[in-house]
Amino acid sequence: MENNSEKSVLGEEEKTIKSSCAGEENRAFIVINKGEHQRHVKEEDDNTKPWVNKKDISTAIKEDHEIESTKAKVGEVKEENERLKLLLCQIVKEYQSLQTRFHDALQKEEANKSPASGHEEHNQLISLSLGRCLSSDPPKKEEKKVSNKEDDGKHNGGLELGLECKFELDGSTEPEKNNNPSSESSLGKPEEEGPTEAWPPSKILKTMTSGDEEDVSEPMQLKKTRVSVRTRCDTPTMNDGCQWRKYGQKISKGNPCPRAYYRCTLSPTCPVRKQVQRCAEDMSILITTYEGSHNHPLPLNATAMASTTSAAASMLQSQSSSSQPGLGTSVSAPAASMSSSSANHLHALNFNFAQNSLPYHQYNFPNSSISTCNSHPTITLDLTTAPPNNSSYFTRFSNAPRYPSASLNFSSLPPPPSSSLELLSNPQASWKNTSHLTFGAAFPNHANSSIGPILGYPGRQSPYKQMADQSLSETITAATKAITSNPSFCSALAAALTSFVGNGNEGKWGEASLSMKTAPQAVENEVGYLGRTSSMDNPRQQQQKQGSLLLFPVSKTASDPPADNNNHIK
DNA sequence: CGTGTTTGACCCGCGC
DNA sequence: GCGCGGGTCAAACACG
Repeated sequence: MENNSEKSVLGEEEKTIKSSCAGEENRAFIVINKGEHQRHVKEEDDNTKPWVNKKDISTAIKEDHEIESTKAKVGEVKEENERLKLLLCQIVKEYQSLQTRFHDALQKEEANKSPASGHEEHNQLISLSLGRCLSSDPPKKEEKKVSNKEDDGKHNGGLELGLECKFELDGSTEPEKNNNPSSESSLGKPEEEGPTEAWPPSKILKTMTSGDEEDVSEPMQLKKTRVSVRTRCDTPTMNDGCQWRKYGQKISKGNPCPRAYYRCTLSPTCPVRKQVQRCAEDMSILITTYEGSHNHPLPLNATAMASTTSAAASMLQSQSSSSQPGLGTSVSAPAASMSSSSANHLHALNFNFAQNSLPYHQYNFPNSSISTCNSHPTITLDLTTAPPNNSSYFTRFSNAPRYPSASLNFSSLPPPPSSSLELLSNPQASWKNTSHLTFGAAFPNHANSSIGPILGYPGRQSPYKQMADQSLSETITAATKAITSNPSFCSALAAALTSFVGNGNEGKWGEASLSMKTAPQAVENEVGYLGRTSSMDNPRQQQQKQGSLLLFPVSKTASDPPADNNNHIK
C-alpha cells in the first residue's frame, strides 16, 4: 500500500511538474504532503483498534518503526522533489538562455547583412526618413514585412518598410526632387520614418493638385509617429521657427486646458500639424506635439526643432521596428532644464547614441519617453527638467536588447556664436576617421540677435550654460567615438540630413558644405549650406576637424519668413 | 480687404 | 450598432 501510495504521489508530482511552468514547483510539493497525510490517516484507521484493545507494546514499537521508515521515505520523496525542482529550474534557464542566444544570433545576422549591403543600406535608411512612397505596397504587406523583418533578411529590411521612398544620399540632383518639390526630403518631422503619411486628411489629399503628392493609397498604414515636446513656456505656443495657422481647438478629456491644432503654413501643401496643449498638472508646461513632415524648405530657426523631432522620431521608428510594440519601449532624454524665457530657444539639441557593450541595455529615461501603447507612437522629449547627473547623459534603453543602445539627449546648449544641433552616435571601431559629427543649426542666438525677437524672447544666456558646457565636453568626447552603424542613428542621421539637404536644390538656402565620412571608406559627400547671416560670420565653424559633418543652413533673413499668402489650404 | 482666429458641426476610429 | 472622444472643416468673426 505504501509503495502504491508513494507511486501515486510521485506520479502526481511528475504530472504536476510536467503540466506546470516554473513557479509552480510548490504545487508538486503540496501534493506530496497531501498524499503522505492521507496515507497516515489510513494507517491509523487500520491499526488503531488492535493497538488500543490489545495494548501490545511490541506492536506499538513496530508502528513506530513503520512511522520512522515512512518519514524517511517522505524525506526521500522531498529530496526527489527538490531535485526535480532544480532540474526544472535548470531547464527553464537553459531555455531562456537559448532563446536569448537565438535572438542575439538573429540580430548579429542582421547587423552583418547591413554593412554588406553598403550604400544600398544607406539608401534604405534615407528613404525611411523621407516617408514618401514611390512604390505603393499594400499596407498589409508592409506590416507583414515588418513582422518578418528578421526572417526576411536585408532585402526586405525593416528600414524599407515604413518608408517606401527612394532617396539617394549623394543624389543631390535627384530627378524626383527636381521635378517634385513636394518630394523634398521631409524636414525633421516624426513621420518620415513611418510609412506613407496617413496624416493629411483624405479631403486634403483629394484636393492636392500635384499627382506626385504623397501616396494616398495607403491610408490604413501605421499611424504616424508623433514627437511631443514638453517645455516650460509662458506664451500660448512655443516658437519653433515655423509658421502655423490655427485651425481648431478642442477640449480634450482629462485636461481642462484646450488643445489647439495648428497647421504649417509655410507651404500650402505642407502636411505637418502640431498640437499645443498646456499640461494639466503644471500649467507652465507647454506640450507641443508634432506630426507630419515638411515638404518645403524650413527657415533656419525652424530646422532645429524639425531635425530634433525628426531624429527622435526616426529613433523611435527604428526602436519600434526592432522591438515589439507595446512592450513598453522607453527612451529617455535627459534634458537640461530651460527657463521659461529660454524654453523657446532651441540653442542646441544633442542626440547621443551611445553604444552599450552590455548584451542588454537599460535606459533610464526620467525626462522623456516613448509610448507605443496608443495608435500613434509618440516620443516625448521633456525639456522641462534638468538631468539628474551631467555625467550620465548616456543612459540606457530598456527593453532594447537587440540594438545598440542609444540615448537621446535634448539639452539646451547655447554655445556662441552659433548653437548647433548635434547628432552624436556611437563609437564604432571601423569608423576611424570621423571624430565629430555635427549638425550645425547655426543659431544666431546671441543676445539681441535677430532671431531672438522672432522666437518671441530676447536671446540671453541660458542659466544652464555651465551645466551644458560640462556636458558638452563629455558629449564631444563621446562623439569622438561616435559614428556607428546603429540603424537608429542612421535613421536619425538620415532624417536630419534630409531636413537640411532635401531642399537644397531650391537654391533658397544658399550654399552649403557637408563634409561627411560616414563609412569606413570615408565616403565624402559635399552638400553645402553656408550661410550669409551673422551666424556664419565665423568661418572657423566651417573649418572643423576633418571628418566633421557640418550643416549650416541659413535663411536669407534672420527672421521668420513671412507666411505664404497662400497659406490656407482652403 | 486680406489674414488669422474662433467655434460649432461634422467625420471617423475605437471600444463596448 | 451605439456612444465617446479625437481631429478637422468651414462659416462667422476679429483685427490691422
